[in-house]
Amino acid sequence: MGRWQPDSRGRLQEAALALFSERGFDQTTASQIAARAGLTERTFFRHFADKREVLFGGSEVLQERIVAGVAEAPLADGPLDAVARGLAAAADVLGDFRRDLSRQRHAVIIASPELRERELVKLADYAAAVTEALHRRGVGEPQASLAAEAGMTVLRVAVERWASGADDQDLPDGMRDAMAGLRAVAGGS
Amino acid sequence: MGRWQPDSRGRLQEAALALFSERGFDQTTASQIAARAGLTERTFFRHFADKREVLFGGSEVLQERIVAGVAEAPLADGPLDAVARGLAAAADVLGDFRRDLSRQRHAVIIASPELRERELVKLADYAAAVTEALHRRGVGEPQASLAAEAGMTVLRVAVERWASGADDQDLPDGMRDAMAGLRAVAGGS
DNA sequence: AGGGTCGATGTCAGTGACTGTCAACAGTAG
DNA sequence: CTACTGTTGACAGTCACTGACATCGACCCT
Repeated sequence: MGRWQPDSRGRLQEAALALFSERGFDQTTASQIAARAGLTERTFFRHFADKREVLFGGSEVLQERIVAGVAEAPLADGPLDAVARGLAAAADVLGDFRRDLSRQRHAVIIASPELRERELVKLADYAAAVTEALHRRGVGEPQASLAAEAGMTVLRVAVERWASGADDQDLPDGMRDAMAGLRAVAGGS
Repeated sequence: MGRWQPDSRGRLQEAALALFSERGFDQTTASQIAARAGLTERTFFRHFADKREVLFGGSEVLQERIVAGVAEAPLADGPLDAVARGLAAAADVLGDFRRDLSRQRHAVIIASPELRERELVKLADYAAAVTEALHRRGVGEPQASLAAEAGMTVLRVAVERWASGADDQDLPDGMRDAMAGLRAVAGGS
């Protein structure tokens, strides 16, 4: 066994989620999170660029999966169809995660403007990555940006409903429904 | 004349834009902005909730105009048509603003991740307000959210192109084009 | 075994964003 | 003249975040 307890990063994430749930985001200091994980504040900031990032650990993985889903879509698919494949991949990843933790995390984010702000950044990052993936499929502008952004809207709406438990549909189904809703509202006019 | 120079808020906004352009956002301290405006740091934070907000002065007005545009749309209009009316109103407001200042402000925002983050929040706020306006028109969920978010995507894409000078179309025309692009990409499949 | 490098952490000092509190003082109403 | 109000300054304090350096087990090479 090493000199320190293993998985500092994971311990920090756990500690942060617990403390944010108990006292709220701004009533929790980085130092408190670190202490609860048996570490120091300085180490916290070595693992996470800022206090908010500790809640967005898996986002790179999710982004890669979405992009991969888009890239693997049949070339016959239109832009929005390809995006739908990426969303299906995202639904798979998120659905694997423990739903109670997702819900807790979602509740914490909803409760804090700063965390909601950061979540918007993540979605925008996904959108940018998807836009690029569409470009590689030969989709031009502004179609690529619009399809990607619309897709992230679908993702957001579906995850929102799923995590807040508004309906008990599972995530892939909710995602499909939301996508159909977009097509209906945008196409019908 | 009062005890102090008039329009502290406006002076702070001017000073901030100038300093951000010269040195960049994070190389500029709130104290420096205040000093350039002939005020103190404490007064800066009385006028703006945080350092970023100084660049987003007119956003409430813009939001009101967008919402008004949506609300005033004929009842026969579909959700996305109503949103398009809101966007037209937004284009009018933004088009009135001095284009050089818009461009300068846009460049500053693009250059700073923190400011881009805040801009996303503003767009999300607009989207939420538009969603509510659509609800008042009897549009249900998730159509309202999707139409509103898609509309804000259109706004973003169009303003991006306009402010960065990618084409020399004026803003209302660019907005219409982007909206047409969305309809094409979403409806066609 | 001995020595050297490496990686993750601790320690400490510092900057800057932001807040709470109180004082100062022109303008305004009575 | 007095009391009240609104805007600002002054000052102290907390906390997010950073840079520099020390520590020390793990691992590698000989």
